Amino acid sequence: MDGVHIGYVMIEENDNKPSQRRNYRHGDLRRALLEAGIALARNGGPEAVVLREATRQAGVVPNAAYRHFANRDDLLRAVRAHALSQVAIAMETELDKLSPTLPPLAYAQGCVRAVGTGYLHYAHAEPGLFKTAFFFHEGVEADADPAKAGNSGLNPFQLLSQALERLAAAGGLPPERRLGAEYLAWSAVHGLALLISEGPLQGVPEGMRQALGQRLLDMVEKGL
Amino acid sequence: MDGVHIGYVMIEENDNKPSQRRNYRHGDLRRALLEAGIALARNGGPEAVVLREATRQAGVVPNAAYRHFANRDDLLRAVRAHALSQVAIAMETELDKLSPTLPPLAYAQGCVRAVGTGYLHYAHAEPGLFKTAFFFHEGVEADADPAKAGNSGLNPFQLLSQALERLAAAGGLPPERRLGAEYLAWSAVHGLALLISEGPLQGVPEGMRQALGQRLLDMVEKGL
DNA sequence: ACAAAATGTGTACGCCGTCCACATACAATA
DNA sequence: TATTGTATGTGGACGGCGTACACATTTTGT
Repeated sequence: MDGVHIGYVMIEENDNKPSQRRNYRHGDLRRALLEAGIALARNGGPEAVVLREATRQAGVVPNAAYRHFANRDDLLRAVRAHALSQVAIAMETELDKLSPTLPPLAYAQGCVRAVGTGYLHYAHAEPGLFKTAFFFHEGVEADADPAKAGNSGLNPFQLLSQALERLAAAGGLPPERRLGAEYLAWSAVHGLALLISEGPLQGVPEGMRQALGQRLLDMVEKGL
Repeated sequence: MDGVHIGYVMIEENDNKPSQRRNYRHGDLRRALLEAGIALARNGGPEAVVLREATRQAGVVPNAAYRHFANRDDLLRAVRAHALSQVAIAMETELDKLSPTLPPLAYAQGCVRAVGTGYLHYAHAEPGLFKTAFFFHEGVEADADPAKAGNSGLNPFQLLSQALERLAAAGGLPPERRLGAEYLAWSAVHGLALLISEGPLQGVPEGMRQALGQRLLDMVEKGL
């Protein structure tokens, strides 16, 4: 029953995602292409997401992609949105570990650290997607697109903003230093994330990596 | 006398770099290709340095490049080396502004700031080359290649190390925090450099950019 | 003067993104 | 239910890229 030759699109088994299809219509090509793109980005980073390969994995002719994405860049942006949302989720995972019974200042500081830790963790766990997420550094600040957000509905930048807001409210960040604090914190964490995910700190052992991350967050906390 | 048609390589004027040549042999192709590559990287970043375009600018057939560079990547690495050396020079320029009559601790702190300032300045002034310089984050730490160094013979990472060493010697950095300090400082400054050169801080006005840079360096100084 | 080594040329291959015309399936309507 | 329009996939083609192989030309070392 599998591998039957029907019409001129032969290959088949189940008409869904895994391998092939029997119909002229794919049924869920956009999703299939996106997932292929994500897989490509996952191991190989943004430059590895190549349109033709995605269509190959979806079992479809190259041009079919243009019914769902304007061009390669459009596909890449969709992959990026997914990666951003994953970063947000990684942050939220760390945030959820915090005990809400902490005193406000400690809690707020914990939030900032959690955001940073999630970021660093994701960069290490998924370097390809991480790189894709921040390939275009294109305004995520005021972007309400839920495709780029985590479960809270906030994207990574917004989660950082929220944490800093809380910190300011708890008195952990003097008002005159509140403006632009996002960019200082982001700079520091992003820089280390790059060194870890694609830089000279790639092979570094777990313990050392954690320690560096915490020292960096200390620095941010102290110096923000 | 110019534009003469000689043999089968017609175009001519002066047989040197600017435009074309009359000889079968180019004479200085490697340099010409490298300079073309640098120009391409300058406006367009690493992905803009395309082998065929470089050969076009050098007035030579594509394959000629392979007599001087193993492949496109090899050319890109040469461009990167040049960019790194420019970064080092930008740092040295800032270092030279320091008055050596300062007390040791202030001088050492000034050195660290100068290194960071030079880095940030270059990232803003030459975003394409800056991006190329750190496209491969590939061990520059123990690289004695003079092509990647500035006038002092030290590359950017080594200049940072030197500054931190001085800071530690002057008592501005406790010994237990000396190890890995390079990566913390580098992270912070590199992150901001990215946001400025290709990120959401691109269009930001001069004053704001300077201020952010100094605040970031404050943070590093305080929190290292 | 001549052979060997260095350097540039010509031609070709496979891969990529993308355009255009055409085929097929599905859905709304008559 | 038959028809027609629209969404979606196919086929073929183009130009650009990196690069391999064989060949031509110049320079250099004997």
